[in-house]
Amino acid sequence: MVRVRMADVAARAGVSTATVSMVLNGVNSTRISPQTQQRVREAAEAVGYKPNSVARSLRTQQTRMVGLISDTIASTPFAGRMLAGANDVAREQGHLVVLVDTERDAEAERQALHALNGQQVDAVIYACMWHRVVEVPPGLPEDAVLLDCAPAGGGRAAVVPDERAGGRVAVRELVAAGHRRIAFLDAEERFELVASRLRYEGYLEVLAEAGIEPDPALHVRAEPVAGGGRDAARRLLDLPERPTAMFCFNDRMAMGAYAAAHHCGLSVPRDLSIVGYDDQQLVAAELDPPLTTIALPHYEMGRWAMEVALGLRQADPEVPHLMPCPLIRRASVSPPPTQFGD
Amino acid sequence: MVRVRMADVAARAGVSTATVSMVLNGVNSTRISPQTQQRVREAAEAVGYKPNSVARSLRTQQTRMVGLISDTIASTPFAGRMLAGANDVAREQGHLVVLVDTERDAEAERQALHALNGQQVDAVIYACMWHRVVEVPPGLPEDAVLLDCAPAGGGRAAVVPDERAGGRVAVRELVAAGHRRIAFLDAEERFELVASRLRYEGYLEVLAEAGIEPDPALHVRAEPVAGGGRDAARRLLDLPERPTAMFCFNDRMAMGAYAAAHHCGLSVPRDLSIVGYDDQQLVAAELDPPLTTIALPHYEMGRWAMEVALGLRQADPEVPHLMPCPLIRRASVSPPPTQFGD
DNA sequence: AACCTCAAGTTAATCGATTAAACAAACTGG
DNA sequence: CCAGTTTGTTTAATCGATTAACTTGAGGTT
Repeated sequence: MVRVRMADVAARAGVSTATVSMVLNGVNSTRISPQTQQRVREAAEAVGYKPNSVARSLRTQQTRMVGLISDTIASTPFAGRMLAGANDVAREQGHLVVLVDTERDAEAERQALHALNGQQVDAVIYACMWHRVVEVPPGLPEDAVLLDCAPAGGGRAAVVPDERAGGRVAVRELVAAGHRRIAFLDAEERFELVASRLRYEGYLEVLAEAGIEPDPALHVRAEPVAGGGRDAARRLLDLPERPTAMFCFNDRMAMGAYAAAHHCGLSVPRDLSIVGYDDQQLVAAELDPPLTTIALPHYEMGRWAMEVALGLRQADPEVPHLMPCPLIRRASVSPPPTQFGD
Repeated sequence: MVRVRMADVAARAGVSTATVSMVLNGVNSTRISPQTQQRVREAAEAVGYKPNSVARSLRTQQTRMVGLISDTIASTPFAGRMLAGANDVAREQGHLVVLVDTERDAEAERQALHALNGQQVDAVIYACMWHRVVEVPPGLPEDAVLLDCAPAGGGRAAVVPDERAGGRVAVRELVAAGHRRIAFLDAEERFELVASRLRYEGYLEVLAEAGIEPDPALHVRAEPVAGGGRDAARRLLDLPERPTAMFCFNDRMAMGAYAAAHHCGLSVPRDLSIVGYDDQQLVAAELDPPLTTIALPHYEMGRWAMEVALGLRQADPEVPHLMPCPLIRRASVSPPPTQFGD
């Protein structure tokens, strides 16, 4: 199948390629008579002309491609939502996404940047799959947009989830249900999760605004997986004055908390209310009862980043844009059990 | 930052661009004197020359880009592994992946094909996120590779998981542990899952080879999610002569089976052995006890597809390549409880 | 008649490489 | 000493578009 070129269209319509180009791109269209325009369009249709973007790109210095460098597309189910958001905006704008997965390898990053630079992509997005503070790799274009990470030195457009607000929303949901002894099942510090500190801050803020004295015994840490959540929750439930609600760092820990509650013969949410974080479909929605949780706005962040990258939206390079994390209300929160003496 | 062109290197080295091109590409290198080669390389280094792939592509008719059309990158955690596999091979070969997500929309598919064709990608991969039989979209290049789907009419290179063998491996694991009453918790037919029939066939094959008469009462269907698995498992456990083992269509159903077992006061695997399918990290590894399951070879299929796309490997266009599904042995299988009369 | 304006195109340069063909200088062999 | 080969490099065409600058002829003005 031999490709048809603009010259073929021109020949068939009996005009020059310049005319074809103008007509097909709608440039200077007042200067071309309607009849000729018609003729050109028919010819293009007839020969099945498809413009060659490579040639166009060489001339216009625009490729309509955006490079998306990510550290790991593989190991998290979140990746997809971010890609989907970015991808949707790109498509709406007639752009294509070139994806490179570097697996956090500096050398791979350098190569990727090279390749993307060589391909003359119009913009670059640098995405992390966990909310992190990153050392911006050398060679990353000035106007690159950071997605789900903040630049260590500042000075770049970036978007991250508003974890602190998310923490507040989660704990407010529990306070509003009447809880006063609310535990926070946190991730261990060694994981260096930015989200951990921020969600904890949100937790403290709401306790303060509700006039609840934070009890240090209710802030426990564990590995942020189901097993860790189970152990941490068990410790909490062994407390003399045990919590009536738990805010968990993530849904997997919440899953563990469910198991611990079962083990202690407690029912969720009647005896224990639980709120998670992340809204992982496979966990949150499938638990019994379905888990009330805070969603990470991956799709929206992906959109935002692409919109900034394509110049559809302005960004303040000094401070990362905070994307709200919505509460997903399901069935794991209810008022605390009534006790004598209350 | 103004781009340096080959002409700049040529000027600095005091040679023509032809020489620079030959040296830098190692073409005809015997014909260029070592001194000149050295000079050119130094000049390129000094001015920080980076080749412009767009210009090169225009000339060579090769873009070193591969288009990857997928129906949904968003809604499944598997997507990432497939992309990662494809991406790794692409990188090893110095190629870039252009990703387009069409969300199964025919119009979007048409557009994507247009765009990729316009960008002159060297190859195209058409990926599904569930094992499916697909109607190949019109305009898909003859030599496109299908990933995790088989073409309705045949005649295309394709790779899919070997579900039947996977089913066999799963059930053999149970037979080997000594089970004879083995249930299959299947997905309902309305979901039209290719995998459903194939895994069932594998199940039947192993029963036959073990001389076990299949009991229709042990083949139950439900929605392939945790809730469906729970209900189906409960029905099975209410049977007068209940199964000692369950092979579940997927890990989510297995998760429900765990819940049902708990509910009936049975312990996994002491009273009931369970094998899942999919090896979804968030489910299988985090259950208590961890779930023995069959993994889908997404990474390997991604690699395979890209290798075929880049001509590194030959494929038979008549029959899809079957990728083996490995058994992931964890802790949900043990010998059946001993019964009187055995 | 001389001059200007306008409409409707066309010509040719350009984007930044690759590569076949041409060329100049040095060398080789009879 | 001259034809022929080898060596090392350059010239120029090419890939397929875009676009500034130019052309051509018709119509209008004075």
